[in-house]
Amino acid sequence: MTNDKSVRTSRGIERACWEGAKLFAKKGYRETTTRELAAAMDVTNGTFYYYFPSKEDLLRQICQDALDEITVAVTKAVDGASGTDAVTRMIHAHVATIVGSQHAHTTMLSELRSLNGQHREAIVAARDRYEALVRRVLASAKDDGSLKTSIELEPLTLLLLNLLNWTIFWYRPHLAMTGDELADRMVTLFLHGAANAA
Amino acid sequence: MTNDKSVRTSRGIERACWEGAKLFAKKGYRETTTRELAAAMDVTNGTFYYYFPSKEDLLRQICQDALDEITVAVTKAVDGASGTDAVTRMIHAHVATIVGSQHAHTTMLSELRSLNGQHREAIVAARDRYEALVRRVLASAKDDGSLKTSIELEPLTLLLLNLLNWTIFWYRPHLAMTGDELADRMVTLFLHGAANAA
DNA sequence: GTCTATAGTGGGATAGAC
DNA sequence: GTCTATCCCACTATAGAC
Repeated sequence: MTNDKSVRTSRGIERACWEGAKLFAKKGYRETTTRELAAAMDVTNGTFYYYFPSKEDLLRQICQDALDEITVAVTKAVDGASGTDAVTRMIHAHVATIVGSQHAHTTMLSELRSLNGQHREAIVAARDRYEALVRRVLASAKDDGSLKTSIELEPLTLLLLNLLNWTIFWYRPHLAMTGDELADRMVTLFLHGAANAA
Repeated sequence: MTNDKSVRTSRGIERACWEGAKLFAKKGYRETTTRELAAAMDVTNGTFYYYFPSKEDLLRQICQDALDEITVAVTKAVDGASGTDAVTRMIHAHVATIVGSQHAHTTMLSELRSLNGQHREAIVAARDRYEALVRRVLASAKDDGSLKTSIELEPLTLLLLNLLNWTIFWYRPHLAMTGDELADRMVTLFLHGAANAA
């Protein structure tokens, strides 16, 4: 099973997605040529089209994989937890995922607009489903009195996503702060704020 | 003075920057053609090059104007204030600026990578100076005991910028939340957190 | 200062050999 | 399954008339 055609093909596509995400995250979708994508896979331009019907299809696949990954990770992390514990686990899982597959998540979050038509609608729908999951965790924590009521659910959800997502633009693994250490700071800030209790 | 050449030219350039930012923010720099830029100014392609040496130069100017604007606004807002009061004023001024000139700030924050060489270095340096201003305000508030010490200055600065900047990707004026109302929620969250004091 | 026309180039996608 | 060669279009930028 490990060396039949489908497995080799699947590995080739995985590699293409990884290298493609790296290039798209660094230079942008539109600035990356199919010749560069092919070179990153050690093949030539023409061969790229043996694996993908179009450049846009590679982008679609990267976005889809990234959303599947974070949805699974966060769903698993909050399973069985509630209140601020669930929020804490969600933040850690979200950060671990986006810094662990940073290129793919950067691509998904910032190159999505280069998708057209059905491709775009499908990815936007998947992203909306993920955000609905985040909202449900926060709603549940508000309902059981863990979170204050003075910030409404909708802006609270958006502000948490602000706090989490902009990270992709500056986080670098060599920053001497691990994803977990960063997530700890986010949890402190999101739950308790930065002001000294006075 | 109101109808000599330089003033008319300057107005033309201002309009070009505004329309260009709108298009760049919506579709991306690379996806926007000089014909579209020209059409938005009600001229044809060739005329665009009477006003700008290149498409990239328009992008440079938009980014520069956006950074100048927010630097001036925040500097003015925090003048004479200190502690959490300065932080509060800074958040309000930053949000008011990015939602007030949203297209330009979206362009500056997300299309900067399309600039090359010197252009890019100059904008990155200006952005770094702005972030240093944010950092100084937070450092000062930490020094006088207004902010807790358990989140170090550097991650605290980055997390505040996360909270502020991702807003450009979802804020729309018709959301029935003004920039000021949004900034109020950010101040509450940043200073006191979302957890119920228990 | 604005136009039309076009030069020049880069890059997505395909054809067909091997 | 990978290559080379190339088609073809879109787009930046320029030339030159008005």
